[in-house]
Amino acid sequence: MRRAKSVPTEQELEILKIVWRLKTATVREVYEALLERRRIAYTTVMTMMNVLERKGHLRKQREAKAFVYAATRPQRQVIGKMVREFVDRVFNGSARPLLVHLVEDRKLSDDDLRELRRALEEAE
Amino acid sequence: MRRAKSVPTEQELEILKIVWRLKTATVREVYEALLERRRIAYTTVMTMMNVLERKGHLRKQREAKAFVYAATRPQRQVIGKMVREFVDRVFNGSARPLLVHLVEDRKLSDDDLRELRRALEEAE
DNA sequence: CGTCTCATACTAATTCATTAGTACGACGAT
DNA sequence: ATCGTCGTACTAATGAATTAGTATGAGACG
Repeated sequence: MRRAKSVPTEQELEILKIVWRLKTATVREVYEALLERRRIAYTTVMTMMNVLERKGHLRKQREAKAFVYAATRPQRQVIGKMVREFVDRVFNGSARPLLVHLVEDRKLSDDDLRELRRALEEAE
Repeated sequence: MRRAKSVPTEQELEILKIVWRLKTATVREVYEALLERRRIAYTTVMTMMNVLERKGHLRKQREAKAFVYAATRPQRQVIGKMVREFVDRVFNGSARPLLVHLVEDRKLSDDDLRELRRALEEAE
């Protein structure tokens, strides 16, 4: 079989990011936000948000006319789990080779490097 | 629609890792390696390897009785692309928050931190 | 030669991800 | 009171990922 992903899929994450940013949001609000990036149907967004609710990522509450959705888990917890899953899947659980990739592939700006050094000193 | 993933899927990656490790491999060899981890049918492995060939990740060459497969792209190139895709999708292209996650969530051993400092000094 | 083994090609079934359409109820404006 | 708007629920279509079964052919070997 194929078990449903424990981490949000690409489209699910896109919606989650919007809800995290807005704190709470209706389907319409998410729909409007998504429209700025690409063409999508209102009902598609609603379907996705219902899926997210079924998966436990969102909860909804009737308010006035429409349901208002909110994230059930904080952003850093969900993203953290995604990072862990990625490290497990791609690097067999070892974060070091991921770091090597990040540092060597010039994906880090000077700012990033400074921030990293700061975090490193703090970690000691 | 749903375009085929540009980066290998979970099961595809598992097979790719085995081929990278063995340099070249037949379906049977990959099958045997996978069996050590989980139950899977020989034909399933063959299907996956044919998919990987169609997607350009593997190429096969008749040799004696069976086809011998080899990876078309080096491991670090493929993994690098996966890292980039992940950073784009989850962190909007910015590697820094990923680093913060890695450093703060204690996913890094002391060894990792030493290695990281070394790489940082080198990057200057 | 007939049978067994192993390999490939083709086909199929299932499930999930993604996108959207249809039916219908509530409500405000005309 | 009817019509248009907005919202939900339900249904559906498509395609990709995953898993495996069936048909079939080539070689090995008694």
